[in-house]
Amino acid sequence: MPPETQPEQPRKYAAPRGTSDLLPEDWPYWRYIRDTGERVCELFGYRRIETPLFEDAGVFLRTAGAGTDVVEKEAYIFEDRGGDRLALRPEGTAAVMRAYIEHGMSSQPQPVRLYYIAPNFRYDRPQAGRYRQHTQLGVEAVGEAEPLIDAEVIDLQATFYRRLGLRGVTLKVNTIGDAACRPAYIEALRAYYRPRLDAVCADDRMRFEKNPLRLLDCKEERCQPAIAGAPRLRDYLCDPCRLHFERLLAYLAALSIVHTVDERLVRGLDYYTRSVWEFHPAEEGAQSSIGSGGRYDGLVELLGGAPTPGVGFGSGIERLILNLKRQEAAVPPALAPALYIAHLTPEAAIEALRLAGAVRAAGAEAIVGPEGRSLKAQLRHANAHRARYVAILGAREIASGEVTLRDLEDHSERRLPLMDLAGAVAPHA
RNA sequence: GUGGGCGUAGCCUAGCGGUUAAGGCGCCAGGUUGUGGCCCUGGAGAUCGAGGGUUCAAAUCCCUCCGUCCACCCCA
Repeated sequence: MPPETQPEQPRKYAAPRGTSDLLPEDWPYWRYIRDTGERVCELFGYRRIETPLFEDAGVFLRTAGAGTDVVEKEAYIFEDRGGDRLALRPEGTAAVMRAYIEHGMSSQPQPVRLYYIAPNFRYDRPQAGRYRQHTQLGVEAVGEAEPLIDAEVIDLQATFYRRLGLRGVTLKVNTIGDAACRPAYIEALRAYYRPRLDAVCADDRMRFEKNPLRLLDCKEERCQPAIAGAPRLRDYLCDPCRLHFERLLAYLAALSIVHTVDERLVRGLDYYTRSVWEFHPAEEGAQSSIGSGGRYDGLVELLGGAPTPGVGFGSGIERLILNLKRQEAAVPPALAPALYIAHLTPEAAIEALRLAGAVRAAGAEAIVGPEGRSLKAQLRHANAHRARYVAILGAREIASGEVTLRDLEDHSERRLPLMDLAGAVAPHA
């Protein structure tokens, strides 16, 4: 006998914390950004790739490295029913490199130019511009080590923002060295901070252990003196890194890409090497970066592939929308239907469905009024839908095989044969 | 993970201890018999985020939780 179940009160569900529904009102922004992004990427010869929303957790755990919040504290990791340990994608690059290796892309002409628009998941505390699910446009150029490609990727990103019409976007660039020179610098930085740990903030003491490069980025007033006297990475760069950066800056200058060198700029993910950069919007908030990138020459190797250089960026779509709205940027508006078909009798309703099909086949949007509403209600409805035309089907029209076509813009009205309707409202090619 | 602000119908807001929670937008209907956008009238729609407590009495005070926003942190 089944246990007596209590009548459950229906619970109201909401989207999970830090996630949101993309509603029709916001779609024009999304479509604009996606279309623009896709076009710019294709103009630069980049090809679309999409990887699964989840991966073997190792793809991210092995690559991002210890001490990075994105993976260590923020990854959604779970076991599936088969016992596999999986992770919702917290960032795009490692997943794309996994695909690069898996599909033998190293045998394609190098560099392999790839882009994607895909959601990422991070268990953060949400605030404006920071969500547990956010979408990034990502670009990766894999298999080329020279700085010309770094400049190309930055150029692509700058072009993307320019085409979106974002004003006041600024670019900061830096180099963080590589495996040859960065360890010595980290050591020097730690040696410098070790006797000063009592004078700096608690966060810095944590950074000292986990992510020493971030010490340079601390905003605490009391930590500024320490930062000012700290050893500089540029004094520790190996010759290849120094040269790479100098050449990158020269290319950027040649392209007239306005930028500033910010020696405090570092990356949260450990696999970055040499070039790093960030784009910031005109109006800075707490979540200021709208897109950031860098070189990751060691990443493919970390995933078991042959040593392969790479460079790329990710840009947050939600933050771009935030800034487009702040700037009240014009985006292409949502399409309004060309035709609304009002019907007044059961026979007319059937004819309305047929007519709608014919109109759509001719390439114009058509929506059919709901059943049982007055003509006045349907006209109001059509107006609310911002339809251009209303076709009226009542007993009179059915009897004569005609339709009344009303133009909601100039208020004119005429009768025409049913079969002429599609041609009258469809865009003329 | 830390600190702070805020949570009243789909949306915006009033009410801030005392009878049936008010208004605007939106939605639906009507303003005669087949005609929109403005206007007028009516209607539906709220366990006042959830749970607990204080009080004769709570949307109004207190606590906890949840959500949201802001700052830190981190990052797109």
